[in-house]
Amino acid sequence: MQNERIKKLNSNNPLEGDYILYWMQASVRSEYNHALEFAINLANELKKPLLAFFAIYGRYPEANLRHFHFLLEGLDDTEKLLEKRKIKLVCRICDPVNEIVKLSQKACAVVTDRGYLRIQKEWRKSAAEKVKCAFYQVESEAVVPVNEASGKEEFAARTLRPKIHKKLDKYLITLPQGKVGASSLGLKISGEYFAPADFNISQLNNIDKTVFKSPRFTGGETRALETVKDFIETRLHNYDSMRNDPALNHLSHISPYLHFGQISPVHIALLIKNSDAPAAAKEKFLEELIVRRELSFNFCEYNDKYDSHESLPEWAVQTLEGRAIDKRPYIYEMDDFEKARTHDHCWNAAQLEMIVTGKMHNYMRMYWGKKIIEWTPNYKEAYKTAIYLNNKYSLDGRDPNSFAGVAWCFGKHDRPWTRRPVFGSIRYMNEAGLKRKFDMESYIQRVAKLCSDNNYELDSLTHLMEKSNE
DNA sequence: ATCGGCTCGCGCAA
DNA sequence: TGCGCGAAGCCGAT
Repeated sequence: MQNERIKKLNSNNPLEGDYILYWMQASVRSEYNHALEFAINLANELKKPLLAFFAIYGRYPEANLRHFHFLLEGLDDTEKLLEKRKIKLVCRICDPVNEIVKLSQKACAVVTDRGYLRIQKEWRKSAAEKVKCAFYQVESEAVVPVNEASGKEEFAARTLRPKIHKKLDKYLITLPQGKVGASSLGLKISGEYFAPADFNISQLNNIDKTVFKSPRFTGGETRALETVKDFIETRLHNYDSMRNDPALNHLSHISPYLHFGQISPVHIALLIKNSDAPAAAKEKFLEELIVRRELSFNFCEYNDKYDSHESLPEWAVQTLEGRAIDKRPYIYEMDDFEKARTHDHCWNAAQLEMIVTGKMHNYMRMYWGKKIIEWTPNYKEAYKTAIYLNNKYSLDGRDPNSFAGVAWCFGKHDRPWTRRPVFGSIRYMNEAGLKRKFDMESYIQRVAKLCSDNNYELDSLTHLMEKSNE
């Protein structure tokens, strides 16, 4: 494994103890998990068992019933797969840092994976300071380690792209599975820990339960790999020409699994590379999977304001501020947006697709965000609305990709275009463009069917149905 | 149907 | 210092 993935976050040495502790947080999987493999090697060197632990934190920002269902399905899957490798995975509802400190008292060393969001960085920093033994972070969510790709916030994809491409030979390689020496399955740990299968989601008292479990996506690394294989067999070959069409839904559908760390981007990229799809299709997908995704990691890593309008570049701020007094063609409140009650059937369909399935079509995400800017009194409020709704309903919300995606709608990583009201020189999109390029009636019908199949009813849905029956 | 211009700033070439 | 060019677009001219 490449040394650049590994970072020791404190200066302590490995101590005498009962086990190596793998604090699983960002990478909930048994395969292609660099942090897990590093931990296995360390455990074998010290001739100790490896204990894996996941903290179920009910107060995780904006996490709701939908997210916890997906997370727990993944944990259940991974626990069974780790068991085959003689590794015990236990969970507990708790504050992660306190619990890691407690579990580390009997550990030789702690190993964890890496995340780029504020809370993930704070947790690791705080835990590393408090534990007495060695604390390692291993970067397993990026193909090219983020600080290796670039040491600063990048301006756009074109500035990061060559830096990533130069390093792919080194980092886009297979990760062999280490053989576990000492089993941890019989390990007795004092305290109340449980296997994911024994967990009932109703034990999470204080979470938002108004967002129902996604009927479309089931979590877990097994499902993730099946999804990738299905994509390669049935949709990859013409991904480049069909991916943008909302009516076709010709997407990989892998982003929820990537967000929850249930599959590795390295694993996916290798499967894509080794497939026999046309080069153009592979290139488009790998560009999104690696360059665009890791641009969003770069964004969160180097811009602490990644979830706020304050992350925007100067030119975008100037142009948006300059249009503050422009009259908006429509004005909607949060509730109108949330319940998909706008005048625009395409927009409403996109919002409903996200509510009902937990994922919005990639192309519609851009249109959706652009229109929130256009129909909100000011861009700062629009920014909040877009982040709030996406984080609440999308399974791939609260992810660097989501934050970068919203920021893009406001000009981040993009370039200026013809000036116009409200938007200034931020790129504009309109309904005429959608209808010119795609069969939007077919998209609306697809979403209406999704809603009725899942017994999801709303005033705006009735309008959608009427519209699509015209 | 296709094409150029719009508009800004990064980064490479010179 | 100059210049090419960039995630997904729009619009008007041809």
